Amino acid sequence: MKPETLTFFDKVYEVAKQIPFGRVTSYGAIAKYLGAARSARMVGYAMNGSSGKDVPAHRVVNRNGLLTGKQHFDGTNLMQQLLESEGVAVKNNQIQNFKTVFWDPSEAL
DNA sequence: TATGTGACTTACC
DNA sequence: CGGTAAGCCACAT
Repeated sequence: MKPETLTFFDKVYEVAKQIPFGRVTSYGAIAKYLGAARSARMVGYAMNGSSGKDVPAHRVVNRNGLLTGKQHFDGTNLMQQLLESEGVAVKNNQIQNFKTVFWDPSEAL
């Protein structure tokens, strides 16, 4: 693992790991914090490779608080259940009170 | 080596 | 106010 291999991709993991319990954030927020506001897709793609890591991918959703990535989890409702387990209300793939549980890395970090 | 794809977001008709 | 296009960049084929 050479330092040159560290990319935007890896930085996403570092930020995602710092998401507090019971909070969520958006792909764009992470991307923006990393200085690549237009690379939100990469954040999502990074989550795709978060399997086996300590990255709480279920705490990362799209800008609308919609669980767009739930289909990448094993079950169909696994992502939602994980969030509800942390006290985050989710209904129909949509996080309730999203604005309330939203965690902005730009403010926290 | 080249082409296609994607867990998004913003900007423009 | 809505749909479409473009941009981002790493990874898979």
